[in-house]
Amino acid sequence: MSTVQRSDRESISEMTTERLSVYLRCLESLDETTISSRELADRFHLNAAQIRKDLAHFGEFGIRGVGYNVGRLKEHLIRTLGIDRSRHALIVGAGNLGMALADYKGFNSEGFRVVALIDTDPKKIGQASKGDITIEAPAQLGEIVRRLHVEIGIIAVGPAEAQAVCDTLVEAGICAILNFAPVQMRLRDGVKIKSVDLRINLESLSFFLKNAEDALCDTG
Amino acid sequence: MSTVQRSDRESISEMTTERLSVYLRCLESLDETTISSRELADRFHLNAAQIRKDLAHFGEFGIRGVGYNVGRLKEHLIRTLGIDRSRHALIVGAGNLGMALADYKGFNSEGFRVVALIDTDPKKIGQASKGDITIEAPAQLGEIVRRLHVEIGIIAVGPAEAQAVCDTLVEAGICAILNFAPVQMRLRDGVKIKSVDLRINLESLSFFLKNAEDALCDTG
DNA sequence: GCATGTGAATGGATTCACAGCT
DNA sequence: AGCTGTGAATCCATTCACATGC
Repeated sequence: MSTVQRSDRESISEMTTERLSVYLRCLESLDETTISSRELADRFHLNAAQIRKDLAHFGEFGIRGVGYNVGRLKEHLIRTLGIDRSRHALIVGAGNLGMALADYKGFNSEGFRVVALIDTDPKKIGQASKGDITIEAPAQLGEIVRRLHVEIGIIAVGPAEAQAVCDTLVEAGICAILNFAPVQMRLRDGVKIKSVDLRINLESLSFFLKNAEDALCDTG
Repeated sequence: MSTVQRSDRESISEMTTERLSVYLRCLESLDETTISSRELADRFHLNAAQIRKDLAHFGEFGIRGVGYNVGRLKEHLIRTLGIDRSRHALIVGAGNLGMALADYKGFNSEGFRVVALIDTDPKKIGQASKGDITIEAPAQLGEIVRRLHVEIGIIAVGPAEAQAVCDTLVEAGICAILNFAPVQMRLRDGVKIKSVDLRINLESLSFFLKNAEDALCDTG
């Protein structure tokens, strides 16, 4: 076989994985049939050597002296990332954020689909999002996961409930979780949690602003 | 002076900065007046040596043989992160995501406040979010930034418009940007961009799921 | 005695630079 | 000639381990 998964799967780092996703996106916006690592890097503010190294983890996909075949590489990345088939997600927490995510286009394309919304609030249960996903009670969670083949759990509840929701999701057999609650999650092996922490991001920006101010004061 | 900013400000890495934010959050949920790096690490799944090293960048804040004074350390982190005063943010894009963010509690506490919403859609202009922030036209952007002292720009538009919005924000004098659009932003120096990329996060989870499946097949 | 602060050691990730192929 | 794939070199981050101070 030519496209062997050569290195141990475990050895691919998170950083590399995330860049594969970036590369795929970049390739999708290209018209040409072939591109070199250098040109890809130049156009999208990436690093050519890193592109080559990242891709080389999974086999030899380029042609020396020429570059990469765009279509073939896209196909390959799609398979590698496991998005060659649709994956179902469920959102817990039908507040502002949960509802927005349920209807967010990025979530409902490219092989991902939000198939259910869960909330504890009895007033919300039975209502539906704009995209017509009905809000269900937490008691339904396990059954929904099984019936609709949910693979990804999205936590969009407040910090107080987040850990409990996480535990419930894992209990129900979910082992890939996207967490929006600003908490330090307890991690379990066999379960992957990616956290999107707006507070950390904002505070990081604030730190940058503060240092810019201070630098200005010092020199001024 | 005792609490000198000892190392060059530029030398603090992004990773360290983000952890400062985590430490602050952890400290906020504590009752005791004193805590050791070890105990902080144990409780919140962190690393004790790393906590000490991160904190040591900014001076000597602990007491040997005792640990850190929680209140004092919180104060210090708040000042270091520059959130000892309120910072104003403006959101561009009043779609599902933008509106949800405008009303998101995490954005409107702890020293951050969304003070304006911008959208190109004439039908939306003049309307207000639940939290009562009026949607304004893009033409107003520069004036709003100046009048309301906006320091942070939040990009919640689609991928096609994101780079243009980013350029406009920088033009208006914003140098801290939180980007939600799934694009590779062109970066300029003096401007800090943090991107929250849901697609990358989802694809990363998918990659994990796919490998878990494959591993199962191999051994099964 | 106990926990900080910190050099030294380790471990990863990025970048360089070139051999090898088209 | 040109570009990939990759060992070697470099850079950065984390962890160890202990001297220092309470």
